[in-house]
Amino acid sequence: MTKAIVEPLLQWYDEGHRDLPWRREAAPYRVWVSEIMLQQTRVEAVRGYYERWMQAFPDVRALAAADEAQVLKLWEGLGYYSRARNLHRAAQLVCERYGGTLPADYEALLALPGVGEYTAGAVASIGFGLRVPAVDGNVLRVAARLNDDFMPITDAKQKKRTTGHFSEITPEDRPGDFNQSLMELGATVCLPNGAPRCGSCPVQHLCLGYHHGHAEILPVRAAKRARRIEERTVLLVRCGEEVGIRRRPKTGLLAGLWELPSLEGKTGANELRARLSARGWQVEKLLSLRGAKHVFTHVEWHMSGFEVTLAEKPEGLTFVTPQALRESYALPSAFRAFLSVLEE
DNA sequence: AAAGCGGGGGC
DNA sequence: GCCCCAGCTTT
Repeated sequence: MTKAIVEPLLQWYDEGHRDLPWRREAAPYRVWVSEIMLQQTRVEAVRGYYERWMQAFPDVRALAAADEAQVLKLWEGLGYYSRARNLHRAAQLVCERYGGTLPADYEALLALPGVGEYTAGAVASIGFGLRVPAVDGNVLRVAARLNDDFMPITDAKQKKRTTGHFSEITPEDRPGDFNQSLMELGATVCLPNGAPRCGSCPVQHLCLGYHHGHAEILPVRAAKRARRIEERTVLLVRCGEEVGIRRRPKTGLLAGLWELPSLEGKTGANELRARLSARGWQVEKLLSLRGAKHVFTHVEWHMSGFEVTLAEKPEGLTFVTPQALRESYALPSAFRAFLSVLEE
């Protein structure tokens, strides 16, 4: 990695970059929140969530004092929900350990839950002006092309190497802007999927991958794992004006969020009626709903659905009005398709 | 080192 | 359909 890329990238960044809410004012808390939200998540998906979050929790203390239910509700639909729990827990730790102010120290930031090497580097450099690299997926891709490097960027070892290279050339005076210029380049010019815009690149003249005609085929990634398929029968349980929901287990997929109750496997109307009766549920009405598919990273849910109207509320379900469900309970996107019935 | 962990937008 | 995103944690 050559230090010659620093000045062209900084100049290119100064000439114009995306106007992002968290760039308006680089307070460490704002940088931190944005970086957690941006983990494995596109900028456009984050914008709205970020604005709502800052309205609700303008500083570390406000976040630390919040209920977890409110935190998860504000995160609803953004995915990777452990990020929200860790952010909440970390805010409380920051209040206990540092009096409510984030520490201006890479190692101390790294020790917070949910903060890994990338996020610690981003907050340290952008929020505090410390001279540390911040190597994310964009930067790994940019580096692979600059160096004409065919080592898989998905390897932990490769990320270590790249981080080491950048730690040597990160400028003392503008580390945050330099790190952001690399990510900006990856997000707007050095694009993935064989679609780099080398003609618009400020460091094309320094790019070995471009020079060798490899920009389109780099970077190399490890093969993805296969996804398993789970069949489920989802129930929209209604009793009077209310809907029956339940809390998911504290660990695993969608941990601690609310869900519509469901049964393993695809179940026909007759079998479902029998199984619900065996539970002691008094089914007044059973309507088949349009099925839905939801794709997670490592599993697909293939869901069939039934609207089940009951005469009385059974044990084990929490009954809430549709309005309360919308306003106060964090329900993952996977179940959204089955709620359209409630809008009548 | 590998697997678990969401959701969506672009092609 | 497939790709992959301003990754982290646990096993």
